[in-house]
Amino acid sequence: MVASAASPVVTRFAPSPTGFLHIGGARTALFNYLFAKANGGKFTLRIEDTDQQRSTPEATEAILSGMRWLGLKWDGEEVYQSQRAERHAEVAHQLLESGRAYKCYATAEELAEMRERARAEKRPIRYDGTWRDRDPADAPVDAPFTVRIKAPQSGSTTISDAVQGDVTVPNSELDDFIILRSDGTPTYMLAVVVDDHDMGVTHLIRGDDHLNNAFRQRVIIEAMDWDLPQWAHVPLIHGQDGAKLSKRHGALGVEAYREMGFLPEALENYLLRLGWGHGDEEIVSRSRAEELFTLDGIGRNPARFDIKKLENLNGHYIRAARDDHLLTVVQPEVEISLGRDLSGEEAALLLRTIPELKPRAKTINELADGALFLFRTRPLTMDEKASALLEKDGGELLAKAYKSLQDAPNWEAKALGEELRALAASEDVGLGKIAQPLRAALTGRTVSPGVFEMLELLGRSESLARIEDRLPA
RNA sequence: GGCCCCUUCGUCUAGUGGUCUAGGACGCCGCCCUUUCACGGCGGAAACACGGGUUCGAGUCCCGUAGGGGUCACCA
Repeated sequence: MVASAASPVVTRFAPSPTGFLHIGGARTALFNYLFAKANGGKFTLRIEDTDQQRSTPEATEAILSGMRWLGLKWDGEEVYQSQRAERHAEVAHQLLESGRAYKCYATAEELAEMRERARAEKRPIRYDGTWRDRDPADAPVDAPFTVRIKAPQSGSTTISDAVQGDVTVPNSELDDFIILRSDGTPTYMLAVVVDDHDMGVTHLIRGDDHLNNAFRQRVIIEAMDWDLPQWAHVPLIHGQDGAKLSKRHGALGVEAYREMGFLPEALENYLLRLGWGHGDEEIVSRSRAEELFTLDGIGRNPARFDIKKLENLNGHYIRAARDDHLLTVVQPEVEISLGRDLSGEEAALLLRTIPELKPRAKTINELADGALFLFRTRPLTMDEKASALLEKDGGELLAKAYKSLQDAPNWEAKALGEELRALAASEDVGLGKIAQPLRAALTGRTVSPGVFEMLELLGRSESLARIEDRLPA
């Protein structure tokens, strides 16, 4: 029985804190968030920290801060799976009582042997069900046991998935898997089902590496006579080379993308379009996505991660961002490069320069880098191209430009532009012949915002001093 | 290997039997704008994996092949 359509939508994101919030997890979280919002439902968060060996508080914090950075606010308090072990065990015992599960006394060693044999004989590696129908009187006294669920032994099971469609698997593929370990702790399969049920989760959107788990989870759900959730298994994200996105392939934590200078809204838009589409719409804002998002917009094929497109989107969002907002993310970057804090005056200068920098940057880091010329101290170091340009033939014209700027009555971009254009005309050269050496002198580089604007931004004395530094002796 | 999923330009995708001589975006190339670089504008090259069916008609439905991916624990 699928939960009725009338019941309020509840989704969940359930990462295990064994590392950072990687790109695939972030997309899963986004989809769950969006689907909940699109349907006026709730988006919940559950930390699956039952693996004591691998789960760390640091990883949990990394995931939570990644979610916050992306602006994926979850409803209510996050649930920690490890704190619910008693409830999981309770369900296991309920299943034992109702006869839907049984005690298995096979030891880990025996099971390992069983697997070895199966492998050697090229049979499927599955539990043979030895203790399923064995007389409980045969049970060794006081021996540890695991609890196994009784899986159907014949026929087939179909789950209807909102993304994959109906998927059918022969029940011979399902064995009586363990739901409670011999130390009394629940396995993942049990914990997930119990938690999803108790949290009232109606729609389960997750990576399709969990597709096979759905069949096992269904066994438990039916044994408890609970409603089935609506499953939606989203294809995984692959690396540029088509291989599974692993740590070696750029499955970086979202904070790595922040460090690379990406804006969260750009990453979000990119992730959304990776595997989900709505016609030709490429630029999709959060609010637009909240009204548009549907499960059948999700594609069935895995997508490759393409950083070029992310960069393009990031450039778009940088251009669209408010200057004062940009300042808050750029200033720290500039300060790191400079190795010192910016004064209030300098920050104001940076803010005024941002409109010039924006169209030229694809990342915040590029933007910060482009702003550095503002705060360098004289004499500026010239990069290779800049010094080559000055040595070549820039010197003479630079001197003339210097002179004409010196006499400029009005230190303002437009007026200075006219001044320099007049000079170019009287010298019978293109404006570039004058602007390029000036650019080099002013910034130490051959690429920068407009020269006239920079003159105004830098101010008369600083501009003239920088030019003077480059005048032929 | 068993089981399951997938396959449209290099990449993300639109396309749900008939203007698909396959559309958009990123990237690439060219031109324009221009003081550089960007931004912006215009244009271009570029794809239905293959083979069989079904049908008057297949990118769209079915089967097979190939390729890719996932999964097979007292991990999650």
